[in-house]
Amino acid sequence: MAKYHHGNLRREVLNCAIAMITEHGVEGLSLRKVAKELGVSHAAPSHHFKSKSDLLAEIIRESYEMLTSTILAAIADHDETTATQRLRIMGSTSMRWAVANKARFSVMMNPDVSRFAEEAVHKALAEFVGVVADAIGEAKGEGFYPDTSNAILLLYAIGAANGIATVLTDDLVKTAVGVDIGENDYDALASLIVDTRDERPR
Amino acid sequence: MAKYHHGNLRREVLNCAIAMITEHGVEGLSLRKVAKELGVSHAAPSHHFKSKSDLLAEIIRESYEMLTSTILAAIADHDETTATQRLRIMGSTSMRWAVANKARFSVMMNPDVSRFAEEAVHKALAEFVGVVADAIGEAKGEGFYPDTSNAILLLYAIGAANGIATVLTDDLVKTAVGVDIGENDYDALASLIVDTRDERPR
DNA sequence: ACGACAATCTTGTCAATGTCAAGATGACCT
DNA sequence: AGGTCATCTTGACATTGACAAGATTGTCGT
Repeated sequence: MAKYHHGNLRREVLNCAIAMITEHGVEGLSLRKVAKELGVSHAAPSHHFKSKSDLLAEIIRESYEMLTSTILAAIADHDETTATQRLRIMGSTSMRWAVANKARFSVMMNPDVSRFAEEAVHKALAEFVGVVADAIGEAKGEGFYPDTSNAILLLYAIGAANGIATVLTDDLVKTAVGVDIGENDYDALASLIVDTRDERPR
Repeated sequence: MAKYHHGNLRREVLNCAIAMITEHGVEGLSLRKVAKELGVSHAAPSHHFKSKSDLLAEIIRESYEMLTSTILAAIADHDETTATQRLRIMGSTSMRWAVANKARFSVMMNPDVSRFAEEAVHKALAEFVGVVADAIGEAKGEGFYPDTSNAILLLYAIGAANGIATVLTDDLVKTAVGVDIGENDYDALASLIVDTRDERPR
């Protein structure tokens, strides 16, 4: 009595895969187990994602879209800020998002997946990078690190925020560093990243 | 005519695995292919590493040792520096090392591997973290970010350096950010991380 | 209403892989 | 010489991703 035409198998595969990654990591993701979990045949997912890499790439694409809209929404909630303050909000929001979406973030940070990324992923990622780059450009006009090129600042900002989030989402490193984060600490960390002389009076 | 008693199969497995990861990523690592490459039977590596995770964990352990001794050596070469300057050197050296050892670094940053890490890995990692923590403690005495706890600073410093290195070693993100790094830029990036008011006169 | 068509799902199959068990081989020591 | 142990081989098994071919269902034109 196999149930044909599941309805929205594609979405359920994505959700189930993320749940499985949350519990067992990317390595623990098995398309066949996903299919079993959803009560479909082992080959059903392959009609929505042409390969495992393809499924993971879609998770990445979707996640970058989520992240981008999340930081944009956060900025919209604080409309009175300067560009430098917007950068800070973007940083803290990104880190919070990563911790709240460990599975998605771990896939995004997995170089093995990006290796097979396709056009759609590049586009979503470029959009995210673009938003940060714009904020840096505006902050530059406010005297933000005037001696450093925008390209280096972009690398620094994205790298630092992602790296801190990585430490917070990697149990091994997190335990070694031995820090437990409270809600306020995200803002403190973001401040450390975008720290400039003008805004940290001795 | 199979050649028994290979001699130093353990080390050759490690080297071959790293070479394979360099070319095809962690996902592209196959114990059987390593064995074939080395001209031994498919089960030979299992007598030196009880599982694939075990092999990867050993690569991580070894790599943290390499990284720790590399930054200690770099500091020893600049004996005239202050603690804050030592932090800067540690940061730029770490990032350079990561770029020069992409395969090892990608394994270290892979959460799926750390999930199964054992005591020896924890120890090597703790040693690395300890070196950074010590430097931060000393810098603190020089007025380094006096308003921020050592724990947060440690998280920030390690996270930022690792994150920037991650961007530089991930082709997808690196391309999206669109930056090409020169030798001097590592120092500039390290300066951005340990940037304090006192050392960046307007 | 009806039949083609496309989308979706199933069943069957294959090669690759990690892991384990049992036996073979060779170095070293006494 | 003989035994002992680490090392390696052979053989086997379950899991997995991927593919091919067929079955089922919804849709759309007529």
